[in-house]
Amino acid sequence: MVKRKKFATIKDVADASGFSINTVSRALSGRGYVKKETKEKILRVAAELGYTRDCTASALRTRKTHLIGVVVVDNTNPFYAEVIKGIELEARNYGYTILLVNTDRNYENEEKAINTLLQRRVDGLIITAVQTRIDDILRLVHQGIPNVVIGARFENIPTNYVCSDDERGGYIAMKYLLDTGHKNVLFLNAQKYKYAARVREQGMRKALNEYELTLENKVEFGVIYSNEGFENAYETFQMFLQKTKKDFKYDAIICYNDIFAYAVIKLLKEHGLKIPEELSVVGFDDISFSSIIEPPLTTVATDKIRLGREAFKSLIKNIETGSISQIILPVELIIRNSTKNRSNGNP
Amino acid sequence: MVKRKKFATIKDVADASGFSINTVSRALSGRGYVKKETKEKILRVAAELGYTRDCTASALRTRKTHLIGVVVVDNTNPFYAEVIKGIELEARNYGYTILLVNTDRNYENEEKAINTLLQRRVDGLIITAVQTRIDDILRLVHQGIPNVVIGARFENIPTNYVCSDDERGGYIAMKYLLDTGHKNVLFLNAQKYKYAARVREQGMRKALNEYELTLENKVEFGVIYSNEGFENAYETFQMFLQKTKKDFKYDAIICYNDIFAYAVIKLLKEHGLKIPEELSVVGFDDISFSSIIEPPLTTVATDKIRLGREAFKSLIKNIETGSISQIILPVELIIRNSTKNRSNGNP
DNA sequence: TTGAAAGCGCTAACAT
DNA sequence: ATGTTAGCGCTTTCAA
Repeated sequence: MVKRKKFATIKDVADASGFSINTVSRALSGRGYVKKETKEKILRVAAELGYTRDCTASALRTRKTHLIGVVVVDNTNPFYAEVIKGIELEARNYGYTILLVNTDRNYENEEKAINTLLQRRVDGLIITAVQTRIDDILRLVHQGIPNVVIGARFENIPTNYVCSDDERGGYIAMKYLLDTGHKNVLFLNAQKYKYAARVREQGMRKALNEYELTLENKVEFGVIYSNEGFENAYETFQMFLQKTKKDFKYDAIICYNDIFAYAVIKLLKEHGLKIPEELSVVGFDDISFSSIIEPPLTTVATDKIRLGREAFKSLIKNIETGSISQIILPVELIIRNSTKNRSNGNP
Repeated sequence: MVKRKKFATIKDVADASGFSINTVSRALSGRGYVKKETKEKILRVAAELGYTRDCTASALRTRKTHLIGVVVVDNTNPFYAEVIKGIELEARNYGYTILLVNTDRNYENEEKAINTLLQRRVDGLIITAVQTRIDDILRLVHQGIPNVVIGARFENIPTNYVCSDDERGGYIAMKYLLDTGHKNVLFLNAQKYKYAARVREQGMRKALNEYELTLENKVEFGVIYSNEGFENAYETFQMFLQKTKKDFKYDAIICYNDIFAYAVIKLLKEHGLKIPEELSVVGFDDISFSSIIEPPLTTVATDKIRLGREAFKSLIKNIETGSISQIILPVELIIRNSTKNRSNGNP
């Protein structure tokens, strides 16, 4: 086995170049005055020795690690994967590196994750919270540790968040279904402790209210709640189908996210129901598979990469200036083939 | 804005508890002798002060960061996402945290990533290499820096790797198609600089050779090469279809991975070709969407989470004992509905 | 069982 | 323009 060589230090560079440790430090970091030739020589010697600065040492001294913690429910979920990508991309631009920890949708893991990241003295944290409890995040805010929450809003707390305009998302999804003549809409929602779950439903009800005010038309709206993940959604919807059986009357199903929609589509196919002929399906998020699934999914899209980038920029701003930013990104309805117009002639 | 409080140090705990810095250190780290009551008191005081150990400081002293660098082509790719998950899971078990960097399939980025991670003094690196060049990895090996490569083998170099049994993967995919009566097989491969691309093709040729030795049956085998990603595969295959047009005679297409297979399926559908009635499609990897796509995809599966876990364990072993491990994980053919038996009566 | 002191590699304040 | 020195928070001899 090749023995791991010790890294050269600035002291080694100092000795080899004949300058003092301090001069070397200034030459390498670019801070402070160094004569041009001196700097050149030092850089040359450093390169010869294969010098690589030791971040652990400078972090100790400067109290800045240029590390940020990213706490995520599950990096495998395409939504979070893209968010992570956005964060990582922007972080790299700014000379930061990300520490990634999964919580597997478990609040205790989230707490532990935050603690280890704090021990590692990350300069800040970006968190997609489990949301069953939020004490850990409140603690961060309380302690003045820079952090940004993605995908949830805490209205009364002065903290950074970045999320999509979920209310509008719910609104435009429902409005579209109403405009295209749907009369019985089911919302397969996530559990209500999730911010987005509550707010998307609100948006849908808002669209319903407006609609029913305008026309004298009756529209049925049902909501059921499922835990996250394909399997859970599949099971929940399956049980719902079994229970309602012949009473099942919906002509449209909105799903909390695209994964839920895939589960719904799969089940509807298994029951021989044709999409969109008999039933429309709408998702949320527009993850990449939604355009290639059968049928291509109509869905409320957000720019997930941007969500990540904005989160990082918001964090950096908070770290550097202490300012708080609360960002809501726009959503957009992508109409594909899982929905169809059922209005008979009317616009 | 809440001002960020300075973290309490062991010195603070020492002052507050009346013991020396050293005793506190031993009490908190659990190394060395401390009287039971002393320890209890110290732990209590530490808790009161909200003490959290500073990893940057202990890393500097002990030369161990308990950080490992994970360099990945694209964390958004479902295959790598699962691998990352496996790494992170195992790392967390062992008290390590992962630094994640994407290379976006760019060798220069890979080099940069490795450099920043070395500056951060990670204890080791896990790399899914771009593979257009491998100088950076050779350098790591040369310098004796613990590292594990995922998904590629360097036969002549004493270094750790973990990969799937790609040759066997190619072999069983092809064998299955031959056994089920396919006579014209096309392999939509990735570029040949990729280890898996070369070896999977080898496995297929091996199956072909065996087959043609046994029976006197002629089988056509064509290979085309595409860059990675859905769009690239789509384009490559589209151009191939245009070029061959009416000469297109294949009754089976094996794809380098499931993403390629999705592109192929999409195109075949657009051309009105029925899968599996007219044409079988086989993928590689078995990413999670492959079971819910239409038709559900026959594919060569590996345990991606395990790939990640093994990679981490291999790394840790290398860090702790210096031993080299080269691991090849088994593959398995998952038969779904994108393929069908075309043999007329024969077994 | 506990404490004193040195030092990991770097930066920053001050001196020259 | 360069050097001296102290110290970030921790661990690790070594001594008491």
